[in-house]
Amino acid sequence: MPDNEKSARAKTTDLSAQIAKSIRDAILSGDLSADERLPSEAELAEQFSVSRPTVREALKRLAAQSLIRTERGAFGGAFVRRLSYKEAQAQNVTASTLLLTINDIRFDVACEARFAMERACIALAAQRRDATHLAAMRAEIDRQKDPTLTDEDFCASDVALHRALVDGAGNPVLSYHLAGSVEAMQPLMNMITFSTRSRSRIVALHTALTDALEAADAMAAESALDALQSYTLELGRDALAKRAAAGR
Amino acid sequence: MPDNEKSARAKTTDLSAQIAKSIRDAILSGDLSADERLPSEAELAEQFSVSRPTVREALKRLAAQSLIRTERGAFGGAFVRRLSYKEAQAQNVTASTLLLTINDIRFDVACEARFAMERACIALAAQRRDATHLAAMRAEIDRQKDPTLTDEDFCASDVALHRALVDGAGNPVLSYHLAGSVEAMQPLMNMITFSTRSRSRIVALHTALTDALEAADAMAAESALDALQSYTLELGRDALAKRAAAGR
DNA sequence: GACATTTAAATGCCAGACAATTAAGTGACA
DNA sequence: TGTCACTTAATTGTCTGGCATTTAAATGTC
Repeated sequence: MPDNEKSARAKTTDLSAQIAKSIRDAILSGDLSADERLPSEAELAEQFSVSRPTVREALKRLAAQSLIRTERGAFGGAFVRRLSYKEAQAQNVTASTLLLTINDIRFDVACEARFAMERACIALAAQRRDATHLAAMRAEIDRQKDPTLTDEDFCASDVALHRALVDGAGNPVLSYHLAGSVEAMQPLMNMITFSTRSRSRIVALHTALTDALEAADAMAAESALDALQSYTLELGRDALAKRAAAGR
Repeated sequence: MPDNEKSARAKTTDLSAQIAKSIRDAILSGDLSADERLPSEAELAEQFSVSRPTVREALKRLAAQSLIRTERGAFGGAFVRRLSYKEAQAQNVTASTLLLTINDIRFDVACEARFAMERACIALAAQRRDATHLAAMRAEIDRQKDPTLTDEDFCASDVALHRALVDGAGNPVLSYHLAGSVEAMQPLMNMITFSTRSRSRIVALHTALTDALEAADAMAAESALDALQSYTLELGRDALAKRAAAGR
């Protein structure tokens, strides 16, 4: 009697997966709202006619998706989690990174996607960026001038600059989506070794970009971004060629 | 002795979370590669000095993130999962939708983000779209002309058209990122009731957009998109006003 | 009234067992 | 020799029952 509408060929999914889905749907549909407490594990076990370990597996699944949080002690339990932008961005970043690394995406494809999306917010950033964003960008540029910086740190600073740019658009949804795109590039960028010459070239382009934003000159900012894209692609090609020459 | 480097105030995370993290890191770092089999639950339990239920909770966490899949039977077990674009997109969509609904984002903010990102791939789509994409877009336009379509179906068709546009850019990474942005708008769009007049207006704009892409005219496509954005915003404002007038 | 103590309700974790599933091995029979 | 049924072993899925730990509230004590 428990399996009513799965007559077709439901592949007999795990009970814990079914229960997780059931609760997830309740959250998504709004039947359970943020910070609301779920029944205790024992109660859920009874409701779904399964054992407590099975319920626990289901709850862990939901916890892994940041849909719930659990607290111990009396009056503890599982609570529907209010997903913050920050956490959502972090998750987006890991998911995007995973996709890019596990499917070994070509550098130029990822690069094209990233710059295309960044171009999407340049006009808005030119209008709306405030002193904080500009200062953050300039601070990163200063860091990038430090010749003792490792390539990895240089890369990280590059990412930070671009994230400041994205935030300058003043649209949190846009920031959320772009964070994944920008950060996920970092592992790929880390293939590149930055010479002194290429670093100063990048710093110059970053400066031009920041100046353009400060001047609210969207056109200039866009061409700086274009130049940055072609140069990044060039560096990527070189790195790839060097790798190939070195015998994989 | 088990808590060495968590001296600070590690909030004593769950064992299952720690184990999940440990395995996740191994996957992310490439120590475990796609389709590789993890040790059995019993072996993992021994390795980590925990019980099997605890290991299982950890594995369910990973399964919830699509990092592993499990098979039953002899020579079954947990396998590192090769994340496909399709699945990744689906996850991205649910995550984005959740973020937008749970934090009740303002319509105009989400709308701005979506159109900004879509504008990012218009130039590429104008260059690279092939007959398939154009046909898909025209098919959706035809559907949208059907007056018996419910508002929800009209909305779904709108989303389908835009996804075809995005795919026309021929960059899977871009498609991945934009899928979340475009689809997550659907619940918000469903607030809107489409009059006959607004439907025909939208169809006209969609047609102009598709024509421009077919003619590889990026400029024209961009202005069609701009017009679509302002009209969508207008409809959103109306819907919101009507709601407010109806007493919430 | 403030502080210490107890208590109850949860989650966290474990041990051991049995059921279900699946691929590989084994053997009988044509 | 080849094929089909059967057995076997490994592994995940699930259950039962229990103990440890944590936490807030209730209770008691000074």
